[in-house]
Amino acid sequence: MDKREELIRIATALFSERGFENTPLSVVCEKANVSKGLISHHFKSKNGLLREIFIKTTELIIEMNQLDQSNLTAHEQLQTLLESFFAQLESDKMRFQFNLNMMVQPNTRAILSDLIKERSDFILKSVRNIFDQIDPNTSLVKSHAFIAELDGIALNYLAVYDHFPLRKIKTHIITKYIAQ
Amino acid sequence: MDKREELIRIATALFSERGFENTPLSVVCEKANVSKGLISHHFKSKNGLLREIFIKTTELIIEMNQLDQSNLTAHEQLQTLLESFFAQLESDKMRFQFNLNMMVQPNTRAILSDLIKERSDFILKSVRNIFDQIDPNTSLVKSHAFIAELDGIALNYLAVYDHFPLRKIKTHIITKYIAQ
Amino acid sequence: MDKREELIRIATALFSERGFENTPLSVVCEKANVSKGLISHHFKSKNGLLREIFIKTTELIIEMNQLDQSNLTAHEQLQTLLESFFAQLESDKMRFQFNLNMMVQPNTRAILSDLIKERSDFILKSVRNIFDQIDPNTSLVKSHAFIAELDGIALNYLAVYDHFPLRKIKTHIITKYIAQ
Amino acid sequence: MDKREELIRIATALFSERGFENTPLSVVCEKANVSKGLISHHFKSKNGLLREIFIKTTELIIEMNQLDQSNLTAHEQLQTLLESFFAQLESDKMRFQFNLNMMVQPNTRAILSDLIKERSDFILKSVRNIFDQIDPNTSLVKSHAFIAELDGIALNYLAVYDHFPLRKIKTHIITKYIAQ
DNA sequence: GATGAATGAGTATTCATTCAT
DNA sequence: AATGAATGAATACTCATTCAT
Repeated sequence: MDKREELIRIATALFSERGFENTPLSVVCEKANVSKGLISHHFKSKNGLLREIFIKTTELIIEMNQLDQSNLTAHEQLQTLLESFFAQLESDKMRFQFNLNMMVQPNTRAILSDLIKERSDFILKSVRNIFDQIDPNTSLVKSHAFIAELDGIALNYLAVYDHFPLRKIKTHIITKYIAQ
Repeated sequence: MDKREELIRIATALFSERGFENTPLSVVCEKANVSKGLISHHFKSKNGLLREIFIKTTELIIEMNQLDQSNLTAHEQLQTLLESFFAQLESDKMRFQFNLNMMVQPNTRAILSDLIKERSDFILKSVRNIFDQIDPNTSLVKSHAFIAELDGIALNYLAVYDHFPLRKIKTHIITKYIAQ
Repeated sequence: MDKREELIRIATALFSERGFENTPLSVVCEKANVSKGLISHHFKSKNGLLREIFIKTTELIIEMNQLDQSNLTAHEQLQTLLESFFAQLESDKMRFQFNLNMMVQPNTRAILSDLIKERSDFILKSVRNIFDQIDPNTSLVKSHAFIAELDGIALNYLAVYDHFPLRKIKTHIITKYIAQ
Repeated sequence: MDKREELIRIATALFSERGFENTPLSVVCEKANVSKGLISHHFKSKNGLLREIFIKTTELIIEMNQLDQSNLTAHEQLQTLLESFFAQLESDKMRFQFNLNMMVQPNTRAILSDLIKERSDFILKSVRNIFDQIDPNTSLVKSHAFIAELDGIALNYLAVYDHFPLRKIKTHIITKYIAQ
């Protein structure tokens, strides 16, 4: 059993549920059944642990986007992307919650600022690759609007409305972008 | 000089910039030039101060939405709403930052849960009033999509991209909804 | 009962006996019957407490040197100074121990560097005032030699030899300087 | 490359510069490019390492004092001793700093108490051997005064005055003892 | 001889809150 | 209404030491 991986796994869950600042390392250690010193040993500090988690999540995101889709049309790629987004949003709420927390909270945003920039640049580039195939002149704005729309959906689903109609929104959005 | 109002003003700014948990009351007091005891006296606790601020902000939002627009068409109302949203987003970043923080952070969301529900229900109702005039059958989903889109824009503008093309997005969005 | 003064009194004793780094604030607070938070409140930090103590000690030293001795000859002034030094060395070992600790230990020396400079400059100036009356050409070296000699005696008495013959040394030194 | 010797060398330097308590073994290991376990293996504990260093230094001191000087007069021996002291004080500040630290700091003094006694007794005996040749009746006091004077000079040179006039003090002291 | 993961006690510091004045 | 001394629980972090390999 790798305690380092275990710590990352448990800390991710706790930081998502409770927020970074509201999660003492003592709780992380308790849940992971390790001593406090081990976090120092592996991650240097609480901030170090946070950065490690964020990096791992970015790697996951990049990995998922590296499927070869060169045989699909732009609209098919958009559809694939949307299906994947909504599927994950439902199945891995925790990670979306984590990402929202970290980017919105001033403190964590500062700790992660370079990593956030890296990741969001990658995402923009990926989405823009698709919109470029439709119309290079409008791709920047459309990419930003697209990303913002999905982020807003995640935000409202996870943090605002108890009865957010996610499935209907999914249909609505997909229809909109396919028919485009 | 009303120290109570002064405290609310300063605390709002600080909670926005630094986050709630990362803003000790000592800093609030220092900036407001008052003693620690005074916060207890006026707001009972730090949570009490936070709720007070959130309530004030909700009142502001409600006030702004109570302009009589019965003489406008639905699409004109949408346009007015969007213009107002983008104008405020640029001129009062702080308050948007504050709202995002409070809703995303698990801890503050818990403290404010009833107030968040109240406010977001009000917003949904207001927007839905407009979309009902276009098509009652789709108004719920469209309202949610509309709100999510704006929230996502605020999120990306304030917390993700340094060079978010806000003005172009504004044009893009308004065009989209007006032409609808 | 002034808890602030009490804290300074007790911390001085403990830092002398155990050294600064080897004296946890928990022990200071326990002995003083106050909470840990009170040290933060009054002195900001452990370093702040240390500086406060050092400053108070410097004030004591300066006070003692401000007796008017203009009616005494230089050699009489030296004798007075030596008598006073040996008397205090015996009666207030603690404070000498404290001063030695703080100046020799790299860590505390760094924390107090400005204050140490201030104090040692004052002492040099005071001693040199006397030696100037004997011979201005040699006063700098003689003052330094004089101060070093006394510091060395304190060091050997307090930190090296269990059976240091302090009284005989006193007679020896006084004879030497008077006969000069 | 003998890692044991390397560790002693590096630890001596670090304990001198930073003080014993303020030098974590982690720093020693890092500088020496060895693992933490190795210190335990070689020296059992941090205190063990300290004692080892102190013992080595004492051996150095004893060695230097065992030159045969039976053909010199007492005053010549004193002069030799003083020349050697001042030369070393300038060339090996670090070791003097180390010795001062260890003897003044209550914690290290306790750890080394037997070794300190041994060494200082040896030094007293050595110096007294010389003063005995001048006058056995006063040799004890004069030896103590002599040692204290040199310690005081080291203390003031290393830990008090930035611009301590070491060379002039040297001339002053040597003149004093030779002319005696 | 040598490594490095793991421990756990220890420590300074932070901070919301209370309360006498 | 307003102050500020005082509390005490909470928290991140340090660090010597142990031990399996």
